[in-house]
Amino acid sequence: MNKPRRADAQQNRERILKIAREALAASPDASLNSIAKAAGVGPGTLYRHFPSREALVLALYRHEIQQLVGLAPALAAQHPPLTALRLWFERLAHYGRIKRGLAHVLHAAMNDGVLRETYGPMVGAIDLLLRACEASGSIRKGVNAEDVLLLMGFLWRIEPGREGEARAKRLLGLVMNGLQSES
Amino acid sequence: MNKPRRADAQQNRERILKIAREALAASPDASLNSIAKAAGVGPGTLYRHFPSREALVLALYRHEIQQLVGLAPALAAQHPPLTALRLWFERLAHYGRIKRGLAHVLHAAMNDGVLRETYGPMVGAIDLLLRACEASGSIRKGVNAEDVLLLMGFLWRIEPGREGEARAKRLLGLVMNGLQSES
DNA sequence: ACCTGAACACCGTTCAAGT
DNA sequence: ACCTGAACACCGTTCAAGT
Repeated sequence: MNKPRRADAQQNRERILKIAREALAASPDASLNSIAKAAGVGPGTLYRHFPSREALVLALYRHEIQQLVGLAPALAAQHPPLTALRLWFERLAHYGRIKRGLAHVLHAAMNDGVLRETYGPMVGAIDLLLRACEASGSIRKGVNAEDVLLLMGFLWRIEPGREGEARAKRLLGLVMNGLQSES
Repeated sequence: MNKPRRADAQQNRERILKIAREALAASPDASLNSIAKAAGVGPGTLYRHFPSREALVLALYRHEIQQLVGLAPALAAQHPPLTALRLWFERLAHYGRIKRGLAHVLHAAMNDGVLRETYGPMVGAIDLLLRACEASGSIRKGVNAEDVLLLMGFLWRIEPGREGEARAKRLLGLVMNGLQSES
C-alpha cells in the first residue's frame, strides 16, 4: 500500500493529512495554500504529495471508504439479503451526511480511470449485496450496482439533523421499494 | 416581473446574460471577471446586477425552469397521471443532462429562502403530478414532492450521450417503480 | 442612478534554489 | 529526493471617481 519514502516526506504527508482533515471539516473549501501553511510546509510540498484538491480529499476519505466496503461481506453473512442491503445503505447515509465531500469525490472517481481504485470497491460492495438479493428473489433481476450508487447520491445532499435523518429514511424506503419486483 | 430600470442598465443586464450563457456553456466555471470583460462592462457592473455567481446562474436558468413548471399542468391534462409524471421526469432529465449547473442552483435554492421563488414552483409542479397519481391509486400515498425532486438529483450527474440516456431511463424506471404501491 | 476600472487580498500552481 | 518560498497569472469583490 504505502510506497517507501524518505522519513521526512512521510512525516510531511501525514501532517498535511491531519491538518487537512481538520481544516476541511471546519470549512469545506479551505484553500490549499492555507492548509499548507497550517501544516507548516511550503505550498510546493503539498502540491508534490497531492497534485490536486481532489487527490487530497480522496486520500482523506480512502480510509473510511475502505471501512464501508469491508462492511458489505460482513452484513451479507449476518443478515437476510434485503436486510443486509438496507443496513449497508443506512451506513452509507451516515457517512454521506457527515462528509459532504464524498459526492464530489465519487463523481470524479467515476470519470477518472486512475481513481477507480476507490470507486470500484464501492460498486463491488453494492454488487455483492444486490446479487444476494437477486438470488433470493427479493429484488428484481439485473439491477446495476453503478446505477444504484448514482441513485443513492441524494444522501450527501441531505442536511444533517433530525429532519434530515427522517428524510433519508423516507427516500431510502422509496429506493428499496423501487428495487423490488415489478408490480 | 421586470422592475423598471434605466435603459442602459437594462441593456447591460441583457448583454451580460447573453454572454454569460455562451461563456458558461463553453466552460462551466468561467470567471465572472472574464464574463464582464467579454460583455464589455466593468466587473463592478456585473456585480451590481448579479451579486454572486449563483444569482447569475439562477437568472440564466429561470426561463427554462419556468417552461418546465408550465409543462406540468399541460401534461396532467393530456395523459393518465402516471404517464404524465413519467413524461415530466423525462423532460427534466433532458434539462438535467444539458445543463449541469441546475443541480447546484436547485440545491442552493433549497437552503436559501429568497430563492424559493424558483424551487417552490418546481416542487409545485411535481406535487401536482404526484397528487393526480395518488388520486387514481397508481402510486403509494403520501409521497413528498420535495423528496422526489431530491431523489431525481441523479439526473444532472449523468454524462451526456447514448449511454447516459440509457442510464437515465433505467434509473427513472427504478424510481417510478419505487413510487408505486408497496408490494 | 448607474458605470468604470484600479485596487485589494487571496487563489492555485510553478520552479529555481537550497539541503 | 525532497523541501522551501518567492513569483505568476488570475480570482472574487470593493469602492472612489466619473457621467
